[in-house]
Amino acid sequence: MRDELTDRIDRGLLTAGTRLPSEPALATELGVSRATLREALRTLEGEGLVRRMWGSGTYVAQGPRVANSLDVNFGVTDAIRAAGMQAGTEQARYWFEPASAGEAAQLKLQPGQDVLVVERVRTADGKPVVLSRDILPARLLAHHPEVADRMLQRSMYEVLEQELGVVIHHGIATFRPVRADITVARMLGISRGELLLAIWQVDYAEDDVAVVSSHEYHLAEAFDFTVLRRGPGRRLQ
Amino acid sequence: MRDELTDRIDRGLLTAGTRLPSEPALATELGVSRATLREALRTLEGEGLVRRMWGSGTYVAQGPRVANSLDVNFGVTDAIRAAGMQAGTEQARYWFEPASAGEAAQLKLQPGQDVLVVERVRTADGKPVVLSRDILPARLLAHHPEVADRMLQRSMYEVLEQELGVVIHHGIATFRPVRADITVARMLGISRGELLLAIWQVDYAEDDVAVVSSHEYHLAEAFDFTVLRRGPGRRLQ
DNA sequence: ACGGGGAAAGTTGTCTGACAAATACTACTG
DNA sequence: CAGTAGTATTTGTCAGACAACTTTCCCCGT
Repeated sequence: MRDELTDRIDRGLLTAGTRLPSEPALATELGVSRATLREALRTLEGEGLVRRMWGSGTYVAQGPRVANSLDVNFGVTDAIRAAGMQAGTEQARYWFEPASAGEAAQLKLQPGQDVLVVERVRTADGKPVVLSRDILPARLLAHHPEVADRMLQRSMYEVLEQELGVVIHHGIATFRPVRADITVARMLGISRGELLLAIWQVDYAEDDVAVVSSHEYHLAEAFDFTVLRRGPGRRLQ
Repeated sequence: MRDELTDRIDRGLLTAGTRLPSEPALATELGVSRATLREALRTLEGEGLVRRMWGSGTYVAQGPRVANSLDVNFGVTDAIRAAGMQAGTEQARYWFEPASAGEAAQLKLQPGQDVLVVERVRTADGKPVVLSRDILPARLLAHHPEVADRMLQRSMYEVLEQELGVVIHHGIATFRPVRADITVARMLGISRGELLLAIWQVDYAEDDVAVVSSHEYHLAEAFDFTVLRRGPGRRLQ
């Protein structure tokens, strides 16, 4: 039911500024009770899709529809495709190694426990744009060792969900500008000292268990990153 | 009522993983109906503060409590203070000028209409860390020309809200790594070519009217930026 | 003819009480 | 001791009603 609403908005059936039907009307139209509808509207409001005004009505927010937003946790592949380019992979390889102290802390492992490292150079229209290194506990694929191969080509999130049943719920990313060192520069085919954006991210499953720790180096010219920043106005939307 | 709940969580009365009282119990305790309580919980869930499980209960999320997150739209001053340093301002000045074509488009002005430009160098413990240039329509302070002076020292969001009654509801920020050009380098007291993070942001009032367009240049070493990325798991939290 | 005030209609916010669906716990049985 | 069925608990949904607020429109006075 909730999806029915978001669909209408996404499809442009409901354009920005449009007033939705009143709650009683919408509820009967969608075949749910008004209480249920209100909870759905509440979540939509939280996502910034609608805006509710007392005594007046509920309106489709003109608000920010940011493409390629860092708020939304999608992989590099999706970002490249969203920019209208062909996503590809080069120099993909993986190996197992004992977790370093830092990695162990991030993934809540004992230092020395094995982790799988997947290293890939992602290309947009054939040009290298991102170097990524994804690190996950080896125990995740203890009974499915062949899954690692599939991670080389397909989206990591996709493989995790479909093959291992692990759904990533959210991630926390930290980033800063860096210069390419010689190793990274060689892999991306650029010269040493070029501008990069380094993103270090930890992804968590629904139960707040850390699943993946990844390091990415993005060419500065390749993407613009966008973030929707809420506030500082009243927190209660 | 909603604030009562968030307060309890913030104060640590309810620590991560704690199970909240059942909905009927909580409703009577807080003196509201269950329907109202459920809507409040829905918003808390959207903010990631609680997690609800069918037939089991509602739990305080262990989830991400990110300090200094880009998700939350606070000013540079707050970011510096959050890092435990002393925030200051240098070389603050302002002037009026006709809007350029780009600025006019961002702020939905006619090209050539006057804008106020506020330029400041922000310091952390006395060291320059950010160069910011805030641009807003001159008409906003048509009847309060003296307000511009106050913007030089105090937080722009604060002045906008308290003196002009304009509440910023959200902003959209785009950023990329850049090298300092000679102008920026001089103002920040660094050498040309140093690493910076350029953030270009437009802030909107509650009615989606663009209010401020700002350009900021952050020293790469000064801050780490963090973002909470939702998904890619099921969108409905 | 025009402007202002007030009533009425419409909309969201809240409340009450109940039942359905899923989960957690317990006692019972093999 | 283990497995299972039943019971209690908890969240999800429903229906109908009233309160608070906004908008609209009509009527009245000027």
